[in-house]
Amino acid sequence: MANQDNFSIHCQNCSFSHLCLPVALNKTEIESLDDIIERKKPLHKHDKLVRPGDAFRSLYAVRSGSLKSFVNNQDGEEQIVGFHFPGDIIGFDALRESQHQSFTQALETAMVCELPYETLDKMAIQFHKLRHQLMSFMSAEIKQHHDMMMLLNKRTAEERLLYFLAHLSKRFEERGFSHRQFNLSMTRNEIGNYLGLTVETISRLLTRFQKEGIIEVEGKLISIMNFAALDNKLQSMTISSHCG
Amino acid sequence: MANQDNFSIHCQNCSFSHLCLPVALNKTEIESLDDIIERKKPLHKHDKLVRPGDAFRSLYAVRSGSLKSFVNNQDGEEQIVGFHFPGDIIGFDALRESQHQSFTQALETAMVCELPYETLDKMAIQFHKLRHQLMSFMSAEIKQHHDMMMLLNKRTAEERLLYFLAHLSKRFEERGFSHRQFNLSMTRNEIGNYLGLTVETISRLLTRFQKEGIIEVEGKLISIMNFAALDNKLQSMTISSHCG
DNA sequence: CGCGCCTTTGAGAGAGTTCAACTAACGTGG
DNA sequence: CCACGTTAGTTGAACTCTCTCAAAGGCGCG
Repeated sequence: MANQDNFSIHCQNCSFSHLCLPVALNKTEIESLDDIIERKKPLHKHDKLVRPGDAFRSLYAVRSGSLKSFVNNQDGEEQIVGFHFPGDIIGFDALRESQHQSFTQALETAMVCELPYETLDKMAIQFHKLRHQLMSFMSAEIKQHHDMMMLLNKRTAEERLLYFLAHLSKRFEERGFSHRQFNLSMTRNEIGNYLGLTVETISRLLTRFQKEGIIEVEGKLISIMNFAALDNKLQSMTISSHCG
Repeated sequence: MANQDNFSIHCQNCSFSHLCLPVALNKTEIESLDDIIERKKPLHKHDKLVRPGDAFRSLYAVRSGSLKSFVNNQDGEEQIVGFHFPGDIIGFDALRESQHQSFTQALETAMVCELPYETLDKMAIQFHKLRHQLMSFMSAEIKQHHDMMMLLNKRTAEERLLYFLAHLSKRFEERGFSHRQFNLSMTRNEIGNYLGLTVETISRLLTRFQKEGIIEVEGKLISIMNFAALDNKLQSMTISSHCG
């Protein structure tokens, strides 16, 4: 084994490989990929993985837990640009300038796999599926942002939050977790920041959705009680929610 | 010459190659790239280049004129996700599903260079700089969308429009056009759609900026009269505007 | 067990939308 | 080349969704 076997973790036995770079790779290819990956120590809540200006050397795949990425303006005002869950790849915005462009910070204890980019790029020359997989991830991120523009420009606070919950539910399901009940690893404030709303609005809406019987809220725990009602309220949107 | 020499156009003599794929390629590489490019007939105003669902076979580089890309929801409501000018590459959102995901439509008479993706991908194996350039374009688009989220979530109507004008000005300058005076190829309605505002707001703001002496407006023609005032009003944003 | 920080709820304010009416520019066919 | 219909742009007035400000409660963590 090329690596130090921290935590005895490998792509071959990772339960999220179906969402991650290994998708569509054959056994040999996955082994080669696995060989170049460096497993990092766990990140604790609030630990930063990357900061703007950091030299870009690696992409990161989320192994467990969750993280947020955000950018800052001069005033230090924060804008969250994405939440990351297992199988997601972090760092594509850094390629152009070979410098990371945003902060990425753990929302809870999290583990990531480091993918040294130079090696990955060399391997992508040989393994066509890996190359296409990398492009595919970036493409999905671009498409996701198009949906986001529709959401932020055209949808009400209610629709934004319902979409957010539905999207989370879908992502949990893809990862083998319950889509009916899940814990929010982000605060109400972070949800609002991401959706262009205030904490107060998020709080009020969650209360309202509960009164309407769509969800149940117990602090961070969300249970979706009425998928039909949720889908119904979202029907006119048709924003796909298939990617990271 | 591999192609039909429509309009006798080649990367070697294209005045936007410094912004386009050829950046950083050497003479031989540019010639190879040029060989695979198919020049298309000019698009006329309102002609569509691609539609959602179209099979993805090629990326397109803007050669002249300008275009908009937009997505639709079920109700047919339109959300513009980007404006394209010479040197820009169109179609990265299509890679993941091998289908185009958005409409791209000419805002005025425009010409594009078609880049057959399969061939481009093969060439990218050999020419590392070309591969990196492709990744770099996608990375820039992702970063651009992060800035957009900050703009849409945190900034007032005034700041959004000023940013839009400053960004346009910068893009024209990069392309060798005047950054002081330019024609808007998009309508007020399209600007508003892109920025999450209504036509009326755009119109009122342009009038106000003119009264304040920042710009002069004559229909589609915008002249920036006071860059200092413009920059001053944008100072707290620090949203980079360096990409397509 | 005490101090953050997170969350909830209420009341008031405001930025931008909506609705409406009018004008200007465009292009098409008679 | 003009009449006409259509699309684009401007301006005003009223409205509303969400924000801001304020205060209190609760959960979690050291």
